[in-house]
Amino acid sequence: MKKSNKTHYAILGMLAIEPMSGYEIRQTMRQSTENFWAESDGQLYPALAKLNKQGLVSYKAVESAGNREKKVYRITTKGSSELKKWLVEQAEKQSVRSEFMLKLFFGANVAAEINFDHVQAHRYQIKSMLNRLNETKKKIVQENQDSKHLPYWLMSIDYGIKIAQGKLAWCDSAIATLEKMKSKE
Amino acid sequence: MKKSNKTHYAILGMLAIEPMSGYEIRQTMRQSTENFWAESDGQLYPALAKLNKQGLVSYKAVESAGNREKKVYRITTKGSSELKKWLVEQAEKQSVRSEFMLKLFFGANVAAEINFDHVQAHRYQIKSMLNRLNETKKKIVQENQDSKHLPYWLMSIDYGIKIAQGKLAWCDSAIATLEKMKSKE
DNA sequence: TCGCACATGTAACGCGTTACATGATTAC
DNA sequence: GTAATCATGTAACGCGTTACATGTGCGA
Repeated sequence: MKKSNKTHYAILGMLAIEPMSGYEIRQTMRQSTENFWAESDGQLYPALAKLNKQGLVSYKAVESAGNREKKVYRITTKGSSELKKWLVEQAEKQSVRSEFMLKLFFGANVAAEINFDHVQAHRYQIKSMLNRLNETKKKIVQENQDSKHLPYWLMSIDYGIKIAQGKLAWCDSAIATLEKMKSKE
Repeated sequence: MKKSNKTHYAILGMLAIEPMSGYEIRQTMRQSTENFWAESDGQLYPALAKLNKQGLVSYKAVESAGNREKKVYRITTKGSSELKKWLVEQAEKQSVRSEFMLKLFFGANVAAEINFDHVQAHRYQIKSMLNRLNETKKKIVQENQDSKHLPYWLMSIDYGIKIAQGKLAWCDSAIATLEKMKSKE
């Protein structure tokens, strides 16, 4: 397993929570890690097959709704130790790309109003993300009272909340600045 | 030009500031957009050649240190209108990936101390980034007093600062939480 | 003399998304 | 009847990084 490919670790981590099918892994990710980690079908299924071949996960085919086949994967001892090995290593920082910021950086090429509108739209997106995060937080506290995962899941949600709050504060001051620039044009 | 490929717009935006060579574009990016936008050699030079073929930029070969050839690119009228067309469109939000967060989400699989160390290392990184941003801010205020770009450049730096501050605040509370968990293990 | 800064470019590889293929059941 | 959900998987394509190739001049 190549160290650079984090998809495999994301999957192992999910299966360390509980055995799941590929489909369920994606559902779970959408409700939990979505804000800092997402995988697409085209990554997930081949990765599961590869992990199986390497003996890091195993599966049992079960029948599902409409006698469709469903493969419930389970992490193996070998997979678990591989996961832990990765968890103790320092994370590489990866570069982030924000098209929104890039446009603002070049903002002087167009009217202030254009940029004003962009920031307002951005603020709206952040705001709804913040609402979603607060909802999720309530839910996971209720549903995972005695789980060993709870403190870590809370921390990762709080991370998103703190960043969103910082962004919101920035939006407000940027909107004020652009408002003034607009009236001077 | 395909809309999905933002590299081309990043280059056009840079050349709208002033004519530059490929090498200078990278230098400039490293000092300015690095935190939200970076390009590598393997992207930059082919993109410049393509933009030239499409008539969005033009260049003049000049001699440089050690009679090495240097191509100074300039944005054309056509390129400028293409840039503006992109600037008025709403930015697509792109998914972010944070290996650090992914590890923390799965943190329950290892000792609290491991996660504690990760957060501390993370805090250190954020802190030094924040220092760098504050330095840069001072510098660009001094060097671009009368530039039409200044307000936008300030806004994009402040964005980075606000996020970094949010992250720092999170680090402090996470460190406190993990400290308690450590002592209970 | 060794390595760094300047300077442009190509090739190889892997990552990641999107669309496609298949198909049953359930809800509107 | 039409769309969504469950469910797995493949193929094609483009994005992005890394390493390589080439070469000069300058400073430690």
